[in-house]
Amino acid sequence: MDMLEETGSHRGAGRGPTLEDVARVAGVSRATVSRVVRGDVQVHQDKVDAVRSAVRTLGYVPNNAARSLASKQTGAVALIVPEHESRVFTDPFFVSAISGVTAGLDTGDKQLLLVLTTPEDRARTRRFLRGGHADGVLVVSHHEGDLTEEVLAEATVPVVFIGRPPQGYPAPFVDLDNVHGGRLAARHLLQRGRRRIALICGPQDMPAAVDRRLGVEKELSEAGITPVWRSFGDFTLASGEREMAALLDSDISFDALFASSDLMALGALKKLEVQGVNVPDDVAVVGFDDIASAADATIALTTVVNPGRRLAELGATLLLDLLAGRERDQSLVLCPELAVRSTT
Amino acid sequence: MDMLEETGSHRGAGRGPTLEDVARVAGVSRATVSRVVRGDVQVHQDKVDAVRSAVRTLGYVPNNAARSLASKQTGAVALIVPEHESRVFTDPFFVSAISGVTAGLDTGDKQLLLVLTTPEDRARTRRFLRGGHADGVLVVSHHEGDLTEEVLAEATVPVVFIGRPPQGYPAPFVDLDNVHGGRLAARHLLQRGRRRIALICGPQDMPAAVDRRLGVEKELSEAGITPVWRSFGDFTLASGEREMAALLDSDISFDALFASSDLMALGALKKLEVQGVNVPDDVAVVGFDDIASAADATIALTTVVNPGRRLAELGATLLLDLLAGRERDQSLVLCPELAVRSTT
DNA sequence: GTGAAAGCGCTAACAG
DNA sequence: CTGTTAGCGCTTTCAC
Repeated sequence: MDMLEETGSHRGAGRGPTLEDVARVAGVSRATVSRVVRGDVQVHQDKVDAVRSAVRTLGYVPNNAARSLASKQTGAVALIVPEHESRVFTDPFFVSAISGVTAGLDTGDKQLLLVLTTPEDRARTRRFLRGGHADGVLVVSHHEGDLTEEVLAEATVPVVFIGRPPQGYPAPFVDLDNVHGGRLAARHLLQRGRRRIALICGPQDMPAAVDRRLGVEKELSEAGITPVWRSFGDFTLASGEREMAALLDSDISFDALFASSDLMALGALKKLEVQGVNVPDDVAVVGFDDIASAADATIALTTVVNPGRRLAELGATLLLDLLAGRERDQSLVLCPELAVRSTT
Repeated sequence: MDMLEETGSHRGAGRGPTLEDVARVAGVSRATVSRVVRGDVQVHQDKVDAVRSAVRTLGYVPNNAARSLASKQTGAVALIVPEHESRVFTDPFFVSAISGVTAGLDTGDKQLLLVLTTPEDRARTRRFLRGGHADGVLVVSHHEGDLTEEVLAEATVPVVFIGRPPQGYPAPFVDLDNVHGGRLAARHLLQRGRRRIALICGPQDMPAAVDRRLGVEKELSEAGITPVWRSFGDFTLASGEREMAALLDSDISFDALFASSDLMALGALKKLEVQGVNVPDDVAVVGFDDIASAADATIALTTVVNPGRRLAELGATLLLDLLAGRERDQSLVLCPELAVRSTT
């Protein structure tokens, strides 16, 4: 706890005129001022004007704490990201997600609270969920065990997942059909005549990574094919590079690679280039996500399009609807498409 | 999938046991519970234990709103970034800044509020400053006019700038000596025997960009040299590419480039490569910031090191000290160094 | 429509 | 050291 000794002119939040002051100046009751300020309709125009004018001359600003204490609402929704900040700001997916949420929130008048917690720091997340800091919560990039069922059960506000939570979690979500995405990638590789296919998968404690792998493997096995290699990265560029190095070292012969994220695909591509492997002639590469640099002319990565921004926006809308008590379909799943470019 | 029906079970923040409940169960007064919860030292161990146990069995969590209403403190500090989100998450400098602030805040127990406002949206920023949402404010990437003197004067909490604010603003700040940084870059280029030097500067409504330009120009002019070209980007990769294209188009002969940010340097480098210009033989390039990819082996950009993370951390510490009423030197300015790599 | 009154849950003097 | 006593500023029934 910080011992805050009030520094002269800076007296924390407790500044300025209060509702009471406005009421006095406007010659009405506090209740009326409150109604006007919040936009309650049931007020005579005269009084509305009086209040508005008083608010202006006094420079009145509502006190948030008082407001939420009385109303039991915070006016904010939180985006919880159980991920190290180095990754959050490094992976374009999060950028899309944050920007999508921002967009989705535009509708309502909720403030966005960005909560970065490391996957390890579950206590903090848990405390947050129970602390009543927000009226609703969005969770993105969920790892197995980050938010267990019991933690969720404790939550005092609605929680919406961006990206499906692990098995049977009692929470609504928006997601991409990652299994189908995996299938699309595999099918494309097969159509290109590739048969010796290597897989660099994502972290298997994340549903999206599992689903992508499952999709690819199913599609391949239905064609009677088994991947010649399978390893696991953590969705980062570095891990893609590392796993490709390992694959190259292994001397296993392969003519195609499916990487579970564009970043890993890019890392792998980098390694391949250094080794003088020709893409797509020697090795075809398919990524997943369609981050901005994937479309870059000098890269032109074939990839499964993950509309992260859209997804996040839908998630935010879902949450807002839930908060407003609006009826609507709960979870929803988008169908991915393949962007064919020059690495295949 | 459970139908998270209505708002019924989710009554916002106002759930659960209160201080009062804990007091009753523990058999003490509310004040005592409050003391224990906040870690006030003046309490008998017996009671402390009783309270702790009651807290646990009840699952008590303090109500934030009530707490800040009573204490006039929010327990949060805000990082205001008057920048479009697309840039925030795209420019490594912000990543460093955010991560630095996070680190600096670790000391106190303040929550970080990330406030992204577009430079245009000053009303929002202003409202925020007056709304008492945070106990203190950090501002990074300030543009001329974002926070005018009068807006600042209205602020009800201490404000610390990361990066010096424009002329004579009445606020403490932490900054890098950008003028000196500019000088270092110019001096280095001169030492390398370059004389036909081109400049791609940053946005001149940002003090850092102005200072860098001033530093370079001063150093050059003291050597009796005038830049052969001078244009302005917005610190982004795209703008570096664009300005280099313009320079190349102009047919002006140059043997060196100083770019006011690494991102712009990288953009320029890209363009130079496409045009088959040899770096550093034909053209030497110096950037500014030392972002991670600058040190990358395939790039190895010579650049002025901008310890953004450190700076932000110091800024956060400064703010914390201010809030705690701790005496300390106000603003501080770090001295930059040059990282010589292979583009010069 | 509008005002009066009763808290929301907590902190912070102030006695004791 | 601990309990009592006042509010913090606002929303929200509930009568009028």
